[in-house]
Amino acid sequence: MMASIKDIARVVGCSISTVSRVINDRDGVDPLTRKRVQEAIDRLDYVPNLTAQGLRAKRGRLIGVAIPNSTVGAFSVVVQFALEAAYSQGFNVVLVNSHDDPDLEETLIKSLLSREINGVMLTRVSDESKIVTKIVKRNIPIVVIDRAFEHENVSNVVLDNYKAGCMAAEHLLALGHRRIACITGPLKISLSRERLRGFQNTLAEKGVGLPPSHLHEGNFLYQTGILGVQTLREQGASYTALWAMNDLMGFGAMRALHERGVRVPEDVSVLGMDDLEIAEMVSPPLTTIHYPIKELVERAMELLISQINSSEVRSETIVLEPSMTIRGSTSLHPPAGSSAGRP
Amino acid sequence: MMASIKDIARVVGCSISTVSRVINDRDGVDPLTRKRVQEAIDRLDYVPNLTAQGLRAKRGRLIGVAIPNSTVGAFSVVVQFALEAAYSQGFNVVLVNSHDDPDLEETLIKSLLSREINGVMLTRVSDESKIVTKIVKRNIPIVVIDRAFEHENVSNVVLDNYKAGCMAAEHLLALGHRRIACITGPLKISLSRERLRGFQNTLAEKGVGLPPSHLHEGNFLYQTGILGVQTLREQGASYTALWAMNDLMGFGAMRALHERGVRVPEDVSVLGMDDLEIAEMVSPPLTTIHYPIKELVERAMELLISQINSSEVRSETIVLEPSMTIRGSTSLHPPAGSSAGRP
DNA sequence: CTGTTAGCGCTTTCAA
DNA sequence: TTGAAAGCGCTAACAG
Repeated sequence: MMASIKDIARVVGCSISTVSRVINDRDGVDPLTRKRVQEAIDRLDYVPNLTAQGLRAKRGRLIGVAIPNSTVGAFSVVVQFALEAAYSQGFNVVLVNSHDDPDLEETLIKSLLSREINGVMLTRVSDESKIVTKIVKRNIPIVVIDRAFEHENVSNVVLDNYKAGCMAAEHLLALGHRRIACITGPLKISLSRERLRGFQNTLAEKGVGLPPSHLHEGNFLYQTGILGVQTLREQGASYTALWAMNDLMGFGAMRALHERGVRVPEDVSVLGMDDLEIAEMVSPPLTTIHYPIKELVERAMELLISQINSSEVRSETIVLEPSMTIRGSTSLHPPAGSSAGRP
Repeated sequence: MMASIKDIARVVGCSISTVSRVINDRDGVDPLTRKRVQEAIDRLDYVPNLTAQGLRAKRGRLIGVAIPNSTVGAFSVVVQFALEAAYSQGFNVVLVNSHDDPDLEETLIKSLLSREINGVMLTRVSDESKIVTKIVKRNIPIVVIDRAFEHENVSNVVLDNYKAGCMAAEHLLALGHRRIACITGPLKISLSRERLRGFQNTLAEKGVGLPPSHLHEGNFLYQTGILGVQTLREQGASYTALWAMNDLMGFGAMRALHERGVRVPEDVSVLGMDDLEIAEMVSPPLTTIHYPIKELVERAMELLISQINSSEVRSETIVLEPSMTIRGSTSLHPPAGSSAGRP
């Protein structure tokens, strides 16, 4: 069986309060006593029971993290960074996976609440999420990442998606492209609309249009990248550059183009977004807009833990900037040895 | 504040024991009383505090999961499957990330032990891991996946790696290849040695050799795939087919070959292993040996939870079979319109 | 500087 | 069928 605070007290011949003081590094303990307690702790291999601490002192040092889907795409790394950031501050992470299903999300987060959770990091909550209110009512700090969530007691760490759209357009324009297409994310999600707005506005500034025939609404999955290229073709689009609003769709687009005999980037430049680890492993390596997920998660955890430590829930919003990662899937147009690519 | 069992008791006008009985679905409660308690529970939005339950009854319904690295490669999906399997049985998951560092692993798993963890799923523990003993001593069931761990109180769910090696060889031989190279995983890991053994033996049966010049020891990362192709070349290897012991190295190899102007699969067939989601997203899509991670994790969780429920720790070993997933990166040799590829 | 005491929210005998 | 009481391991006043 596992040694408890009592065992230490008994062995040392002191009270459990003294042991507790040593464990929690509080002063007001005779150095000698402290030393003897320490020794006993080491000898008996004692580890304080966080469950009991949590129950008593409301600080179980546990953070709940909810992610939509950890398999593929940008969010697979959230877990890793969250674990690290939390652990470095002495917190463990309980993870739930909501599959973008609001009902499941609710059930799962409830299961978190039944523990002495000190804080919650939410990814992509559905806008109408009722559960947030319940968490707030318990006075537990919440940080939402990736999607802004307006609430007086909820903090946000998000990307400047409008700017991402602008950067995508700037990159393509700078390379000389004028006939440009785009595979978007679901347009019911504000982040897709923001990206599109930035993209369109920047193109428009240079007098470049983005007609409906050059747009395809995808769902951020690989398959819609493939489908997108097909659809664009059926819509009669003619373009020398394509922006897919995430890397997965970018991969799909590259694949579809490849199969049609269209060369990337010689005939069509493909630009992605996210900068997944595998973006540099495909051929050609994907030029993409870097989504600073690591920083996003780290900032979110910082925010969360600072609120936990000061035991005051705030509403703070941090906006992070995207950046360009230029690789091999985009190039100048017309190309050096010009040969009018026309998918 | 959050409603407790006391609040329910007060509202209903009964004792907390009665409420407890209702919560835990025990009989010996008057139907009427039960109904009134239920109503109060619903009305006050009461959720039993698992922390307290765990403290008192030693069943916090929490499972600790340790993975080496959740970012990239086959193990990024472990998390997802583990969450699902655990949740379906009413358990939450606390996750730690050991980065293949035995010391960190130990610290992290200790942090798990300080909670009322009911079971532990370990991935790739270092063979000399001291921590396992400590967990066992606390009578907590352990399941190790991916790497066998011999211990009378530890269960294992592993892949038949020898067979994977055989299958790789069979596939390549069946396609007509005779000059074959291999980029292995670290050979200090038994799983790499097993795969290699199966591969070599099967080749040998057909009189095909695998000389040192046709071998490169990688570390399962993308970069060693690239490096592997370079090294093989420096070693003067001439081959028409290459097995990389995981997909990541396979991607690297394809990339390096591509940059050398060697066509895959026309000149060289490349075979991977793992069957990552992205294996079908690269060009050409990677033929690979499917590593049934989902099943692996599900079986592991089953084993774990059944041991938890029966509160007896056992040592059981489950061996899973690999299978082939044939895509576009391997083809017949000599090819239809033969043209002697020689990287 | 140290010990005593009263719980945190819950389950579990043991009586009634 | 129900309740009282003890206690899981720990912290936090409050005394000494």
